[in-house]
Amino acid sequence: MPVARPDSSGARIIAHVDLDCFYVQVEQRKQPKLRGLPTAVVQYNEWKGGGLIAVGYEARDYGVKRSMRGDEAKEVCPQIELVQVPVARGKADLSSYRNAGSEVVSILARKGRCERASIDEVYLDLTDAAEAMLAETPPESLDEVDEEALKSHILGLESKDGNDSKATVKEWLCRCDADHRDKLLACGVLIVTELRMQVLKETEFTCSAGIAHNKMLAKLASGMNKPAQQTTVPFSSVKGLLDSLPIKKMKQLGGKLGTSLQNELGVTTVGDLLKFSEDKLQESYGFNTGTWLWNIARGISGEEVQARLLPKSHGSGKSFPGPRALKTVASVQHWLNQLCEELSERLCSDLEQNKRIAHTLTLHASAFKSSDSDSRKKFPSKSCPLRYGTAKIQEDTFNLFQAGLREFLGSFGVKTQGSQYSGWRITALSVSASKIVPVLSGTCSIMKYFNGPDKFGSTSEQLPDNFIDAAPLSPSGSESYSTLNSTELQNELPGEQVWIEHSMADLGQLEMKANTWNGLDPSCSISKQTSGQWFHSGTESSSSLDQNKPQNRDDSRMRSVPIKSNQQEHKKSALKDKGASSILNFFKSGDLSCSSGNHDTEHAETLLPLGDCLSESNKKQVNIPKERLDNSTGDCLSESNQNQVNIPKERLAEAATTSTTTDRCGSDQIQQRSESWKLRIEEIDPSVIDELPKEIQDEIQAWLRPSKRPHRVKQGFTIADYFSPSKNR
DNA sequence: ACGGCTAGAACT
DNA sequence: TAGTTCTAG
Repeated sequence: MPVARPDSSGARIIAHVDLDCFYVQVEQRKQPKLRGLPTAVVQYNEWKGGGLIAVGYEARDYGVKRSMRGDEAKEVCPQIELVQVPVARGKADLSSYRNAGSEVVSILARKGRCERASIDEVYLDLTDAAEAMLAETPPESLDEVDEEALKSHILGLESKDGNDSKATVKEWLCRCDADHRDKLLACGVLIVTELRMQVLKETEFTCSAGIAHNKMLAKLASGMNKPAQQTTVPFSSVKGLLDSLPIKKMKQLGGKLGTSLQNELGVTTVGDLLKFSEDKLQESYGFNTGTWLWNIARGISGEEVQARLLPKSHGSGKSFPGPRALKTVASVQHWLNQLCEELSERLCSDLEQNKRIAHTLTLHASAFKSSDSDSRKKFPSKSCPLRYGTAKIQEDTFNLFQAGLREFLGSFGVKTQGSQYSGWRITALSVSASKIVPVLSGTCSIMKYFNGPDKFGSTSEQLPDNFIDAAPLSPSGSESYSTLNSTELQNELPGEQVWIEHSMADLGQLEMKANTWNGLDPSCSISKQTSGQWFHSGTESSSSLDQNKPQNRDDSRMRSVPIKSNQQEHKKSALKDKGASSILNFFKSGDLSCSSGNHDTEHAETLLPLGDCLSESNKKQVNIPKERLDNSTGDCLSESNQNQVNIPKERLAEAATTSTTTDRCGSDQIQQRSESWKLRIEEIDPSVIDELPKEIQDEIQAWLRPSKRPHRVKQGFTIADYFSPSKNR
């Protein structure tokens, strides 16, 4: 039975857990012979031995630092073992680290609310567990305390320097005259000890941890004693800690803001901030930041541990420094395709494993123009609704790039939206997917309205005119892509040759081979089938988001958001949202009959959002070599691919004729398209949503407002808030 | 003209 | 919303 939290106290117990030189540990687990040896993980070995991205502690003893090149590391430590980051599609592939991180998260999440802060860091809210322990088996009642727990560091306790700190620690942990906060903290220390031991046992990874009354302090503490140690910050030590803490050590103050505090206000330690009134800080840095600064100076941070085990976005990027900058559209397209492949694969996994769908696709690039050298303009980021399917993501991304390039060149007054000869250079590309929302438990019902072929459907072969035209490779392609016909490069069968022809200069042949498959995209058609499979089974078993309760919590929060007043607005945004487009279709068809509780499989089959790939492979009768399937499926294809979902032929035909998707990335719609949209908009009666069953309404809202969440309001202002979660949630 | 890659959040 | 900027590891 959950222990009620005494109102008087309200103290929270928060832990920050940080894997020690994580990538190195992952590699050492892979290759146990590396254990104990000075080791570093390096990427891109060609240039000066590659860049270090993680350095083991043995190597640190030799003075090896992150952000040395491999060669430098060898100089300082000749015997260092340099392990290369896995490479896939010509770029670093961090998936093994991500997966290893997930292993750890799943263990840490057992004892309380868990927030995955990064690939190797986690926050835990252990308040309830600590309260429970204090009520049932308080430390003071223990005869023996685990050895490991006795190695903990208690900030402010190290008075008897060095001398059998274990005895001191035990005494502190078991003090019966401690105040409630310290007793809770002691429980937290024991719990975290257990968790860390469990992590070690199950994953072979060591980690360090900080235990305190809020996130900020826990984070500070976790870094104080590494590796494989833990530190706690009793209330009584907070002031001493902050008073002398260099301002730049504080999270969020390591950058420009911290520098500004030093330079403008003469602040060198966090304690120095106490000299300034809240008004003054607000005046200098704005209302929110000012208050935040005022609070952290006092160790106040009401920030809650968010229940989130999964990342909020996925991205894949690569830089092309200096001489390797990309100069041709073709080479850009090649790399974008690689990045999109990786992204798509990860999206597939996420969909399968976590039942989540991303809604927004964003392209970032860095560029310069050689002509007016260094008058460096920003290459604009572009985003659009995300459609599943590797080929679609590739197309959309490429179109985003072209829109960005045109804008970029325009900013220089370049008229000829030229391809390779306007002197631009691309120095970095990245593609990311965001607004990832769970497919809700009841979503099987809404999925019925996704006539797959409509929404995701319409392969690019069928409806190429839907796209901003590329016209990229033709040197004469001046004057915008808006109207010209569409040669979708990678979908033209000989497209590859075209591509090769233009990119020989830039790329090695090996790299090009990879592109051959793009048009066919076998991996995704497979994963689609599995995904479809999931939806299918979801229909029957009406959901168990096993993965994690946290997600469910979020869901319920999201679903409970009152939406009435904004409904009109939602409709509009719906029109821009790919998810919504199929909903519209549903409305259009007026097929309300199966709105709820209709669990027949036939319906389920028709709605795979991934129908496109199915249809694609269906239609083209692609024969995929077995090996290809095997290696491409890996993580996407899990339990059951034998029960493939077969879309009836009629559906496919329907798909081909249904007007397509979404308002794409802004610009240059083909006339016809926008007309067809207008039509649809007018056809929709906004009140229709109101007539749907409640559950469906909720689901629709979740689709329409994927990112909406009650957001960070203000933090605590009073000392009372020191320990308590912010009142605003 | 180098650190590369990834992620989250605030703000406009 | 879309896009930018900052931050961190």
